[in-house]
Amino acid sequence: MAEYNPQAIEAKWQKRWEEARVFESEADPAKPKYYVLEMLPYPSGTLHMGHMRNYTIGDVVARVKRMRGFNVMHPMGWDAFGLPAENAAIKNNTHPRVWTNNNIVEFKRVLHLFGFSYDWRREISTCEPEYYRWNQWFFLRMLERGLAYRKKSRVNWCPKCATVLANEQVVNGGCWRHEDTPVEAKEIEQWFLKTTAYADQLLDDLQLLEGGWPERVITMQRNWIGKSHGAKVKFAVADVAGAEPIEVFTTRIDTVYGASALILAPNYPLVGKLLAGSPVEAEAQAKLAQIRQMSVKTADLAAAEKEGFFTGRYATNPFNGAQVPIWVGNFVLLEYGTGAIMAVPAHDQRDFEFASKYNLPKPIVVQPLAGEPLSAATQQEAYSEFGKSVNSGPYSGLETQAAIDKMAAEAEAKGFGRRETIFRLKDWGISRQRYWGTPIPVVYCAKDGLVPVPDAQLPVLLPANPKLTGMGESPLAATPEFVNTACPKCGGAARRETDTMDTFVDSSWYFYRYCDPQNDQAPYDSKKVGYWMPIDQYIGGITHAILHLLYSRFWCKVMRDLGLIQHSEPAARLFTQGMVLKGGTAMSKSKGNVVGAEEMARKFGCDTGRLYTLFAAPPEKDLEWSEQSIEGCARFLNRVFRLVDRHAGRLAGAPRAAADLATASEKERILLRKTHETLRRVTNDFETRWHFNSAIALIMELLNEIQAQEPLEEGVRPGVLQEALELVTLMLAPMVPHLAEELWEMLGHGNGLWTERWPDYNAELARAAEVEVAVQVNGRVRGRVRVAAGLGEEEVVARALEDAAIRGHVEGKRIVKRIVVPDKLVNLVVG
RNA sequence: GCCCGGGUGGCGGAAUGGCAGACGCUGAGGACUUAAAAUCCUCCGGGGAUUUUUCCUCAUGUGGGUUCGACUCCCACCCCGGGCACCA
Repeated sequence: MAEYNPQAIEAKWQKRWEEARVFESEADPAKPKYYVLEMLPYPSGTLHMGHMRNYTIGDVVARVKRMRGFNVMHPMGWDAFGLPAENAAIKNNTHPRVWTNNNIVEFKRVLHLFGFSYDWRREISTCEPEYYRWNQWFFLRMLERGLAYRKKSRVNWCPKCATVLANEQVVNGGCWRHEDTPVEAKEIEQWFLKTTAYADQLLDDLQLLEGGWPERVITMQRNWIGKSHGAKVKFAVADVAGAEPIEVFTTRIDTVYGASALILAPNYPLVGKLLAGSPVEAEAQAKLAQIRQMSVKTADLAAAEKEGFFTGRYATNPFNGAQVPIWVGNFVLLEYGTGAIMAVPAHDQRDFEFASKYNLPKPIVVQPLAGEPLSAATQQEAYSEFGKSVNSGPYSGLETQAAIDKMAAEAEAKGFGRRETIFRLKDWGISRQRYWGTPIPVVYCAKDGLVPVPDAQLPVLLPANPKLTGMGESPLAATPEFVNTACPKCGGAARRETDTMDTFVDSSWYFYRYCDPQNDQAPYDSKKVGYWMPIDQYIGGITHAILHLLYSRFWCKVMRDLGLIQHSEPAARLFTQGMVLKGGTAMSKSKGNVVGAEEMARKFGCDTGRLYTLFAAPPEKDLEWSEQSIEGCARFLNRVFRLVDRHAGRLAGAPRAAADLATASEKERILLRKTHETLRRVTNDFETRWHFNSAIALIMELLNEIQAQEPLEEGVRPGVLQEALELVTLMLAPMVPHLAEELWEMLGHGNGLWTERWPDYNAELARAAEVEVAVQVNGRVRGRVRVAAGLGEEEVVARALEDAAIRGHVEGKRIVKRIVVPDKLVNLVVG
C-alpha cells in the first residue's frame, strides 16, 4: 500500500506541467479568453500564508476556467521599486537592486513550491529599465497633454537629515531615525498628474463596475472622489488697497444672509496682506504663528479644538451689502474648495461651534417646514436640514432648493458668483526625492527651460552607483554624472530632474504589460491588449481599495484617450479577500507572528495548505490561522489518497459507467446519486458563489458517504466506483491540483488531468428516488415521512396524515391551510 | 459624526424565505495495539420529561413587525470590526 507523500507528488507534477507548458497561453481571437490576476507583490520579507491565500484563490479560479475551456492568462510579477529597498541599502550598505533581486529570487522559489498555474514567461519586474522606460513614455504623453505639471507642494522635511520624508517615515510627528527631531512642513516644486481632469469620469464610470466590484469599494471610491454641487461667491474686501475679493465655496448659498463671518485657511495667500496695517495686527500675527505651529498631521486636526482670530478687516456680502468680519480658522483647509468659507453658524455645526467660542452672532435664516421653529435664544446646535428661507431679503419664503437655484442664478447674473461643482479628489503628487524609482524624464536648461527627454533617448536610466545616505536633497541630485546632461534641444549644459516617480505609477498599468511583456517598441501591442483586457477577475486586499485601483482606473482612461485601448475600466470584476491572522492580527515581521509559506509546505505539503486556506473561512473574510485545523485538512487528503489507492488496482482504469438506475444495486444507487448531487452543488459553489469552503465540505460529505458503503468490492461494479472516484478527483483538481493529478494517474489515465474538462452532472442520477419530507403543524416540525420523489401534493399530505405523531397534533382540529414544498416540506395549518 | 461590513455551539463555520448548527477542529468514550502513534466507530447547544425508545421546550446580539413558516425580509436599538472624517 502506497503512502501519500505530498512533497514527492508535488515536485513530480510541477515538473510535468512545466515540461508540457500547461500554463502558457497566447492571444487567440478564436478562443474565449479569461484574464485572472492577483495583485502583484512587493518582494520583501518572507512569503507568508497571507500571500498564499491570495494566490490560491486566484489559482483555483484560473484552473476552473481552464477546465471550462477558456484561454486563461494568469501572470505574476514584482512591484520592485520602493522605499524599503533603499532603506535596507542604507542600513546594510548594499545596492537596492541586489536586495530587491535577492528577494525576488526567494519569492519565486517559494511560489514555485506551490505549483501556482502562472505563465512565467510573462513575468515582469517594475524596476527593470525595460519596464520603467514605459512609465517615462507615459509621463511624456501626459506632459504633452497638460496632464503632468509642476507646482509647489508641502512635504515632510527633517531638518537634521536635510531630507524629505515619506509619510510612513514620520513617526509621532518626528523623523523615524530620531523621533526627537520634529518634522517640518516645507514647500517644494513637485510633479503632479491631473487626476482631477478625470474626476467626473472616475465617478460616473463606477456604475460600470456595479455588480462586478464589491459595493463597499465602489462606495469608498465615490467618497474619495467626493463630488459636491454648490456655488462660489465673491466677497469684496473693504479698506485694503489691492486686495483681491475673497471667494468662498458653499453648498448652501441659500444661507448667505446668515453669514456672520468669512473664515480663511491659515495659509490662505491673502492673510499677510490683510494683517499688514490692521488695527489688531500684532495680536493677530502672534495668533497666526501659534496656529501654524500646531500639528502638521491632518489626522490630529480632526480632533483638535477649533482655533481662530479676527483679522481686523471686513468684507462685503454681495447679496445685502452687510459688512462681515474676516477671520482665520484652523479648521478651514486651503486644499479644499477655495480655502475660504462663509460662516453660517445657525446652519452649519462647525460654524456653530466656532461662533459659540468667539461670540459671533448666529442669525437664523432657514426655518424647518414642520415642527418647532428655531429660535436664537434656545438653539443648541446647527440646523443644517432643508427648510424655508427667512430673513433673507427677497428670497424669504422660498423653500431651500428654490432659494439655492434662484440665488445662484442671481449671483451669476450680477457677476459676483457662479454655480460650481467641486471635488475632494486632488491631483496625484508623483514626485519622490528618492533613488529607487523611475526617473522623471525631463531636463532643465538655462536657455530652453524645462525640456522633455525625447522618446528616442528613453529610458533615462538610474545611475548604477548612487551614494545612498538618507541625507540631503535626494540621491540623484547628489550624483553628478546623472544630473549633468546635455539639453536635448540646444545641446548646451543642462540639469536632469532628480525626482523619481511614486511606485503607484508602476502598479497602475502593469497588467497591460503582462499582455505583451517583451515589447521594445511600445508599452504594449494594442491588438494583444485588445484581446486580453480588461481583466476578468482581479483579486487582492481591501487595503488597495482606494489608491491603487483609482490610479489604475485613471491610467486606463488616459491610455484610452491616447488611442491605445478601447475600454474605459481595467477590471471587470474585483474580489477583495480577507487577511490571514495569527493571534488576532495580520501576519507581520514586526509582530513576529508570521507563518512562512515554505515552512508550511514542508510540514504538510502545499495542497494541504491550499485546501486549508480555502476551507477555513469564506474567501472574503479574515482567517485565523490554526495548526489543528490544517491537520484536519491533511487528514482528509490522506483519506482520499488511501481510498483511491485501495481500489485502483481492482478498477484498473475501468471505463466510467453511470450504470442505468434500473439495474443498479442499492449501493450503486446511493453512490451515483450522492456523487452527481455533490457535483451539481460544487459546480454552483465554484461558478456562481465562490463558496470554496462549502464546496470542500460537500466533497468531504461525499467521501464519507463513499466510505460508508464499504466494502466497495461487494455490490459495486468497477465502472460505477470509477465514476465516483473520478468525479471526486476532478472536483478536487482546482484546489489540490497535485494530488488530483496523482489520483488521476492512479485511476489509470495517462493523459494528465490538465487536459480534462470540468464534468457535467447527470440530473437524472442526481435526483433521489425517495425523499424525506418534513411535516410541520403550524410551522413546527412534528414528523417526517419518506415518500417517492416528485409525489403529488394530495398524496404527500395523505401520507403525512398517516403518521401517528402528526395525527396527534391534528386530531380534533380543522386543517385551515396546507403548504406543500415539493420533495421538501409539508405545513399543515390547523385552527 | 457619516458610510460600509458583521454578531449562529467550546472554536472555524453551514443553511440562496422551508427540518438551525452541514463539514471540519477541539473534547469525551470505545475498537485495534504489549504500548503509543496512525486509523476506525460512537457521542458532543441549553433546560425538562421519559430508566428504555423517544418526546416537549428554549435558542441564530436585543425588542418589535411581515409571513402558513424568518439566521434569512422590514423597523428600532445594542455590541464588534473596517473605511472616511472640521470636505464648507
